[in-house]
Amino acid sequence: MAEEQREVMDTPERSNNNHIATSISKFEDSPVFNFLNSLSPIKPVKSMPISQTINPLSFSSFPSVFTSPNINSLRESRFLRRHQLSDPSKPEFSSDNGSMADKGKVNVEATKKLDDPRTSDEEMASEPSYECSKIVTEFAENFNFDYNSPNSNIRPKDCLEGKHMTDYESSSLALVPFVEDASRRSLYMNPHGVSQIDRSKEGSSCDWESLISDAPDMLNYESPNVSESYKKLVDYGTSFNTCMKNDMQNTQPREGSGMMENAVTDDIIDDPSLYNPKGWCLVFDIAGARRKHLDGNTSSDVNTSSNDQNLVPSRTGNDSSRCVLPSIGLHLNAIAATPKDFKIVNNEALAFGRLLIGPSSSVNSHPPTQEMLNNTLAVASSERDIDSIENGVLPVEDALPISGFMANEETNQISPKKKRRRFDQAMEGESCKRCNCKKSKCLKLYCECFAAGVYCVDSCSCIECFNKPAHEDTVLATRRQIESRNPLAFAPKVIRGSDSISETWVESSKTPASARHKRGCNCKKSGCLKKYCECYQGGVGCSINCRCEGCKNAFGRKDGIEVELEEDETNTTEKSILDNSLQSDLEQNMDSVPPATPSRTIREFSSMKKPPRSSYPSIGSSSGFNTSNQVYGKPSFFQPPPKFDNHFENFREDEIPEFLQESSSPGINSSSPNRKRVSPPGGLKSSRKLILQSIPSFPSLASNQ
DNA sequence: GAGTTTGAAACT
DNA sequence: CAGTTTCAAACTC
Repeated sequence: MAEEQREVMDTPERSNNNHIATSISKFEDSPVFNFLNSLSPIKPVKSMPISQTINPLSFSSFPSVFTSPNINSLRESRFLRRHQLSDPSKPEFSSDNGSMADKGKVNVEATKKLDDPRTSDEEMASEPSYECSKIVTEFAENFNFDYNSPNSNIRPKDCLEGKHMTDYESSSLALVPFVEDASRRSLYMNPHGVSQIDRSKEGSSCDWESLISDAPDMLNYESPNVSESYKKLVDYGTSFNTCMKNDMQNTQPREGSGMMENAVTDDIIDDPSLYNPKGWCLVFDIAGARRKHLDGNTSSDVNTSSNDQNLVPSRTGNDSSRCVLPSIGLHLNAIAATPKDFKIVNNEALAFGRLLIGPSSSVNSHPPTQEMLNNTLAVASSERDIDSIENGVLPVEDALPISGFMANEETNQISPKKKRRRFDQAMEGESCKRCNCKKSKCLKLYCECFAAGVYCVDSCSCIECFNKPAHEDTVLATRRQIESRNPLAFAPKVIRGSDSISETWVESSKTPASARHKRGCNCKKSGCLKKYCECYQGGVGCSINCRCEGCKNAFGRKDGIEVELEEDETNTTEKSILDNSLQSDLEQNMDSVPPATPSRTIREFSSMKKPPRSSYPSIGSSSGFNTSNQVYGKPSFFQPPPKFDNHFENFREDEIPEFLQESSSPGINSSSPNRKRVSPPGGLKSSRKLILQSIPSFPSLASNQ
């Protein structure tokens, strides 16, 4: 490792100064020196080329979580560069077709492209070639960093200060957010460039199942697009991780990043299982890899989270037991729905990997990948199951909020009957859903699959479905169009805040008040007691954001006076707490704090000019009772360790301001007339937490490219 | 499985 | 921004 780093770091300048170096050879030999060397100033630049594909929007989406000056500076520089470069990568959206903002044309043109295969190919070909190796490396780095692959000799820990890494390693949960974030963003980035690897594999059909099982075989690509996604994912993830790392370390951001890339990357690369090139499934694969690592070498990583160690092994090899996780679908929304469960987050992250749908969201569950999905699901589910088991709850029940997503995933299972059966069992029918679109072509939010950011699968009953990998361009274009209209269109509808604080305050009721429907429902006749109600469907209580009439939501009525009061108090308390202590936590404990998905979201939204009608502020609020856990029999399933919760909250808060500022729309705070808790622009602080929670994890809007 | 109900999404 | 239409899921039978 040290040698490799040296080589990498061995810049011309360094070579010229060899004679000088000799005098300090002893220093070089020291780990510290190696570390310093690894902090190559060049590294930061390196990411730039890769970022070409990154959408300008991605900038905004960059996690605002990291508020440290260093990070910010780094972020800015990098993003700016990326931004500039991003255009070339997206000819069809920007140059060729004009701005995506051009709503009317988007679909049409995309459709045209689809019609003409050559068009897409050409575009693909025109795509700037990327340095796959770098990407892979960086990507690997990300994963390695996140998962601490046992196989890797070089680990972030090696480079980073022991303390920081230790903190991360102490809990895989903490790491998850990074992965998720990275993967998600990258995925969202539209991928039009085809990686070399992808091309080589392009058109090849894969036995996903086998691929998954055999990490080395993962290099097969199902589609060219995948590679792009992968690249972006890598790129974005890399930058993101880098920033995070830097931030965490609070040291020379750029340099640190470079170091990390080199160090971690190599190791990961060595482990094929860690970097499955298959774009969307990459995440899953990674997860699988991770699981494998855990399984195979659980003990190797002392720092591995207890959960992983305990749970993973238990689940390994037990496919039948790996039921489906509702969130496995990995829908973006799902993520938001279950922010508390870090494990779930992992799964979600995995999902992102799959999500191809767009740059923004992405779950890519296109037909060919069904096998993969099954496998991936199994992987993801394993973790999730673990969690569930851990909590003594059956995984199946979690599905509700994300049932829609799961439906897709599960749907994908068709090919492998066995697995499907397994999933069905796990799902218990609740989360098994497929779209049945007749007129929307699955390109509107009417389509659950599309809305979830996943491709339709064969099991869907849709007609004239365009929500398939083959129509990626169309899907992406449509997505962008929709997002341009409503940046939060693909955001998770139900946001489950993982605020330990809230829980604490509401602990008596056992109802984490953090879960809320993003926009609130508008039910008139269902009394919010049927799945027509999105709040109810999401397993969350109605809140002040809801315009429902005669609300009887079992999870919490919006008009519940008690609830409201509780919420207010909780919010206030939380606010004060956060304000007082969280800030410090962020700064001081960044190392142990995983990047929260929310940050991602926030950044993504940052690009938004027009806030959706939904009001973020209230979302996070504790107003609604999230009895979903109770209902589903998972009391604490969604609730992450308090420590992490706090951290997340912190991030969110930090992010919120940025997000709000950028969005600069008071409307974001609350669109509904009833909003008691409207947080005015100035009131960001108070609403921060809420916003963050609401923002949690949804497909990157901006990242859509 | 067909038909109805419902409310979100989309449209005007 | 409000009202209307469209749409597909949820629901009922």
